[in-house]
Amino acid sequence: MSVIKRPLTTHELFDEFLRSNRKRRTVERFAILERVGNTTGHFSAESLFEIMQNDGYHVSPTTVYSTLELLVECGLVKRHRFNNKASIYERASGSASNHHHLICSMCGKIKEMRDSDIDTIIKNKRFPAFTQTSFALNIYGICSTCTRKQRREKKLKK
Amino acid sequence: MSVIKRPLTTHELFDEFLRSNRKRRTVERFAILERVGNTTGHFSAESLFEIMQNDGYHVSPTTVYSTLELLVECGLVKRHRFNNKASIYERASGSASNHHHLICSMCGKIKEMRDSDIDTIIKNKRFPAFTQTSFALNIYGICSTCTRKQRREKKLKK
DNA sequence: ATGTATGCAAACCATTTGCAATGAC
DNA sequence: GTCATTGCAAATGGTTTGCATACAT
Repeated sequence: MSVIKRPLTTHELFDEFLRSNRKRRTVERFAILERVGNTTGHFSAESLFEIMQNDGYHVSPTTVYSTLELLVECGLVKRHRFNNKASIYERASGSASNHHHLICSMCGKIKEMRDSDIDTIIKNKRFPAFTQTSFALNIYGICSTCTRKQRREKKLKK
Repeated sequence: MSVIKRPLTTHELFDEFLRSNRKRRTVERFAILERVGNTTGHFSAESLFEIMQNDGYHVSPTTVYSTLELLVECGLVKRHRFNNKASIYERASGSASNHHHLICSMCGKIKEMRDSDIDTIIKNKRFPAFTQTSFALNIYGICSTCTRKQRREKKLKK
C-alpha cells in the first residue's frame, strides 16, 4: 500500500467529482476536459467547441456548455463575465498562481496581474455568515495604448 | 464671485459630462438619472424601466439602456455581471463607501461588504502601462443558509 | 438648419430547453 | 432495464440595431 501522495491529475479530480455527485463519466466530458487542459489563456464556449471540431472530435455545443458548467462547479475552470456578452473561461491552475484582471474601459483589452499582498489580505478575511471559497478581482482603467489615443484626440479638439 | 466649493450634484456632474462630450441634455436622460438617484440597492435595466412607468413617465427601454450606458461611462453608475443573464446596476455613491460583493455559489444571493484595508491596498497599487480608475471585488463562497442546507442533505445521504 | 436622440419593432446571439435516441450504470 | 446524457432544433430573453420622427443645438 502506497503512502506516497502526489497531487491528483485534473482527470482524476473530475472523475472523483463526477463519481461522488452520481454523475456519469462519459467520453465527451473527458474529451472536453482534455482540450481545456491544453488551453493557455481565456477561451469562450464557442472557441472551445471549435477546438474540438478542429480536432475532429464531434460534440454538440450543448454538451460543451453543460460540461463547462460541471468544470466550473468542481473548481477546475473559472468563469468570467467581463463586458462582452459571451462568458469567458480559463483553467483554474493551482491556487498558488491565482491572478487578477486589468480591464481597459476603452478598448476592452484584458491583462493578467498577480499580487501576493492582495491575495493574502483577501484570503485571510473572515466574513459573518459566509464561507469564502474564491474571489475575483477586476481592476478597471485605461491601458497605455488608449491613454496615448486619448491624448492625441484631445490635441485635435483644441 | 463665490469661492466656496461644494461637491457637484449628480445632475451637475451628468450635465457637465454630456456637455463636454457633445451629447444632448435631453429630458429623458435627466428623468432617468433622477430615478436612479432614488434607488438604494441593485437594480436591473428592466426594473428601472418599470419604475419609470409606475411614475407615469414614458421612456422606451432603448433609452433606458442607452442612458445607463452613459451613466456608467461617466462613473455615476456601476454595472455588474454576476451570474444571471441580466446586468445589475447600482448607484456609484461617493468613493468613500466603495463596497464589494459576497456571492453565494449555491443560491446566488449577493451581500455587500466593506473593507477599508482591502480598498487601500488595491487603490494604492500601481501597474505598468495601466492607469487604474476603479475595481470590483467579488468574493464567492457559501452563505450560512446554504451551508445548513448542505449539512442536512449530507445527513440524508448517509 | 443640422444631425443626434427617441421609440417602436425587428434582429441578434449566447445560452437554455424540449425531446427522441443513445449509452453509462 | 433504468434513467442521465447527448445532440439536434427550436425557444428564450436581455440587449442592440434600423429607421422614421422628434427635438436639442
